Amino acid sequence: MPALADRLLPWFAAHARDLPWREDGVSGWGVLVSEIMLQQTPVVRVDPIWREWLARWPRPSDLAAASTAEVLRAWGKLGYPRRALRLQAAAVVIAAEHDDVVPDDVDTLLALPGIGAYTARAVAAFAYGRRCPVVDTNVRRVVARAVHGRAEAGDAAARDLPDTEALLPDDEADAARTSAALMELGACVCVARGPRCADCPVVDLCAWQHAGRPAWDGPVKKGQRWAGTDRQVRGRLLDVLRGADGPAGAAALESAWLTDPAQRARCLDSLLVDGLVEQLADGRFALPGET
DNA sequence: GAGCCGTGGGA
DNA sequence: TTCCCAAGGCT
Repeated sequence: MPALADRLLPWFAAHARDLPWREDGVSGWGVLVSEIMLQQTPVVRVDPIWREWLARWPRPSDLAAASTAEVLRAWGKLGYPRRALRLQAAAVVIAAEHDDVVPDDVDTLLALPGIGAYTARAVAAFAYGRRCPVVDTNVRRVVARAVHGRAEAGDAAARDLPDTEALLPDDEADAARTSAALMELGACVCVARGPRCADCPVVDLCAWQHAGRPAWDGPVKKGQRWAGTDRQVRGRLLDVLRGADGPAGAAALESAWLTDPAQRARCLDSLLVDGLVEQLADGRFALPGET
């Protein structure tokens, strides 16, 4: 539907946020780092960390040469620190097999660790101007409302990709900008709670508006618990090691989670398995590669 | 494919 | 306070 893109492109040109990874001259590497950091993580928290990373590791080979401990400390409290490990692993492959240049085609990107269906297409579109549908939670919500007249997107479905592809204009550069505009609309206007329809550039084309903004009648998404979960305990343990000058003894780690010693031990073991922590010969624990 | 994997801000 | 959720990926 070119009609939607015809509205979105001028709106995006006028209202797009000034994000550092959107500036002219940002490399494919810069875009890839931003996309990994932005997975399940708000823009405001990514912004300063992204700047630090690109200044410190301007090429994939620079990150590839860093120690895991450095990488995890630089990741800070962005969350989901396994993303940092996978990003470094991707950098190793890019440096060794792709001449230190982030690939520009979806299939090659998909083969890299930590890069899935969303990120591969986001990099192809935003870094290289490719015409490929970029489907994230924002785009799925926009399509659910504007195209299908539903309040929420529900579970990901096989038709998400063709549904989104149908919205892209033929011109490659315009299509890439449309993908960015769809995401921006979902992030800033067509938001999950309290959509600002009065500010929407496609409100008169929106199927959800035409249907009278019906409430969501699909399955209710089950919320993930947090308090007392292994995720919380892992986060506490890693936070201790990030904040320590060097290796930490058992006592320091025990203090991170006193509620349930068995759970603490299990979580520490899982961190070792994941490669987020290593144990030294003397029994102490540290971020991997810490000297 | 359902569940797991961090963190913090806003309603 | 509690709950929701924010540019997902992996198993």
